Amino acid sequence: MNIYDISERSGVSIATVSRVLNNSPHVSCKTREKVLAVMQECGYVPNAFARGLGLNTMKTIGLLCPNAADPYLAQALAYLERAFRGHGYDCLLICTGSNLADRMQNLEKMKSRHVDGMVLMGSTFIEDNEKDNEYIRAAAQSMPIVLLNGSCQYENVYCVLCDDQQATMEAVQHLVDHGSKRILYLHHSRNYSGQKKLAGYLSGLESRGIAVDENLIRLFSQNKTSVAQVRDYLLSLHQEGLNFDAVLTSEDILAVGAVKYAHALALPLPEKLSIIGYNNSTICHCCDPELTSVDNKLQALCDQCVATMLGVLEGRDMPQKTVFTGELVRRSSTR
Amino acid sequence: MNIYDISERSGVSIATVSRVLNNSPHVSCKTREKVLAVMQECGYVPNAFARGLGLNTMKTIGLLCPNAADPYLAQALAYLERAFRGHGYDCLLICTGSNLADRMQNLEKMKSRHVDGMVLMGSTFIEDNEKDNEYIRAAAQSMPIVLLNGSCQYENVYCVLCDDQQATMEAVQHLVDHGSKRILYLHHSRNYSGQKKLAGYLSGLESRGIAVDENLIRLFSQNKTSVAQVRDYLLSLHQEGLNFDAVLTSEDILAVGAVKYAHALALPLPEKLSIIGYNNSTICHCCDPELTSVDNKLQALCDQCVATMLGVLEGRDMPQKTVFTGELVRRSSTR
DNA sequence: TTGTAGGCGTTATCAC
DNA sequence: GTGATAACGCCTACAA
Repeated sequence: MNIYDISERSGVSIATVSRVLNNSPHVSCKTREKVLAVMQECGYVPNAFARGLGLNTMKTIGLLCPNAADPYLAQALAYLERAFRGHGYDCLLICTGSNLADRMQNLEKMKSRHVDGMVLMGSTFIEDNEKDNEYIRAAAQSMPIVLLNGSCQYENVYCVLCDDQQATMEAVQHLVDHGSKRILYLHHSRNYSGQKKLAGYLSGLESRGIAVDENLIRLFSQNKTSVAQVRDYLLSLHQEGLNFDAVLTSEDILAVGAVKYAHALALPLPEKLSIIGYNNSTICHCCDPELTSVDNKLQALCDQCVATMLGVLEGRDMPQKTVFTGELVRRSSTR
Repeated sequence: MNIYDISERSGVSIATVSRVLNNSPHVSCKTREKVLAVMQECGYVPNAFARGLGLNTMKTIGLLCPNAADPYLAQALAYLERAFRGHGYDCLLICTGSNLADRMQNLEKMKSRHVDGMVLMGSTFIEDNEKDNEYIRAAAQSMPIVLLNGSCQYENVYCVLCDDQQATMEAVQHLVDHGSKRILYLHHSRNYSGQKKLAGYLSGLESRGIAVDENLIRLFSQNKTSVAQVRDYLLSLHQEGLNFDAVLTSEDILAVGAVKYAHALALPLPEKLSIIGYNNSTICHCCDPELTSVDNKLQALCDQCVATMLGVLEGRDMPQKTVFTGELVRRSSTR
């Protein structure tokens, strides 16, 4: 069933059928009604591929997500998809995994699918090494790219992010101002966002006149994400004699591990140990006590991603970088 | 840059270029190399829409997900996308929301995008009322549909699911066999899967000769998902004088609420209260004590969804229904 | 092994 | 207001 069939059965040309299809005003009421009736009757649906070929777009946005199973990214996925669809764009999803080669390959795949634009989700997309991001610059030559929680300075690449440094700094200050002196910083990665958070940790300490103890900065393997592993790691630090009265983490799940650590040692929370996570995800409510965490405004970020993308696609001038401010959400894991 | 440009620059016809593109064996080594070189040089990528129009497929599967932010569905999303992509299919994602009208509309949208097949994710897709599922039967006339965790008997609809009744029954038996006498069953919905779980609860009690107390079966509003709300709800039941020594829930998050409830009353777990969740999701590790939960084999289910879909698309005969068996994963929230 | 030509189902540009 | 007709870029008989 195609446009020719409809044209035949309703006694008009395919041009007129097409006009009806596209709500062109240059169709008489009578013809329009007749054509619509025939369409209804036949259950006609225009062929999306042909339309795509003609218009050179299928109104599709590519979402590149390192890991859809991660609760934070999953939430972002939901926000993005909803907003895009609300504006007439469907979303093609590719879970890229976390290594560079896969990401490059998958981005290429998106390009070949001829989507209208891409969103690269999460700070892990931007590598430390400038050269490793070149492929993004290259891809941006054929379509706009929006980075969620990442930053770079390429033509046709737009960045939407939260000021992680500021937010982390405030978390540190909050801890210090409530009596913590030795804050363990536990983090996962050294990517862009990871660097910013670390910088925030350092500037937070500095702002309160506390000297940095390198022993309190701990990089935890990215592959080890289980809560039990984090707990055991902290226990091992404790056994080595490392001393700390607060734990600040770059992700909520790490903070949950810290809670488990405290339970294992029967340390009363938050009296003997304050804990702050990052992302303000739902797991903050799952542990006991509930986690104080940094809310990095995911929904606002996602909405802005969509707004920026739509603006670019409509040819409007859009800001190359949009920065939101995080906010510490206080719960019972801190004093 | 299209096939004509390449044909011109490499001094062959478009047919030959097309052959090279599709790895046809009927091309001399020399021509192939030359054409490939030109393609490389020009950074040529075939137009996906034109190809789609010609082949009548863009190798795309539609994923309809009620809520991508739900950890369980997010994990399913990740499994499905990965497996489909591994077999050459990309995934179009639509988050349908939980009400019927939206689901119908979104399924229609998928149809109009002309995907090769659809996966309907999660038990909420199948309504109690047979009539409300008719739209699925209708959609299946134009493309194969696979149901993840749902069941129905329509032509061209394939079901992959876990035997929730059996698994729930075993959970109940486990509780009874370890001393529980009054098991509160807390659930979220009355959909297909919900009914099965409830049936499992009932048959579990029956198998151990325990009479059903309707007061112990509690439907908790679907809109209220926060842990605190569940806790407060249980506290209110407690205040009303309802007596129970175990809580079995249809979802892990509800079980976390039960843990909070116990904490609020300072009930020792699992001595005074046993708790079992459902889905064996990551939040089982987040609370204290860690949750015993029913593992419903999500990865196996997803892999089977993909295998079934691929089989159907390749024209092979595929089972209309595939059922896996769940398994109780014991942790410290039960004796 | 290679080339020619028609078809896929739209949209868009002309005339009328 | 309506109708021919040419793109859009690829695939694929069929012919050479």
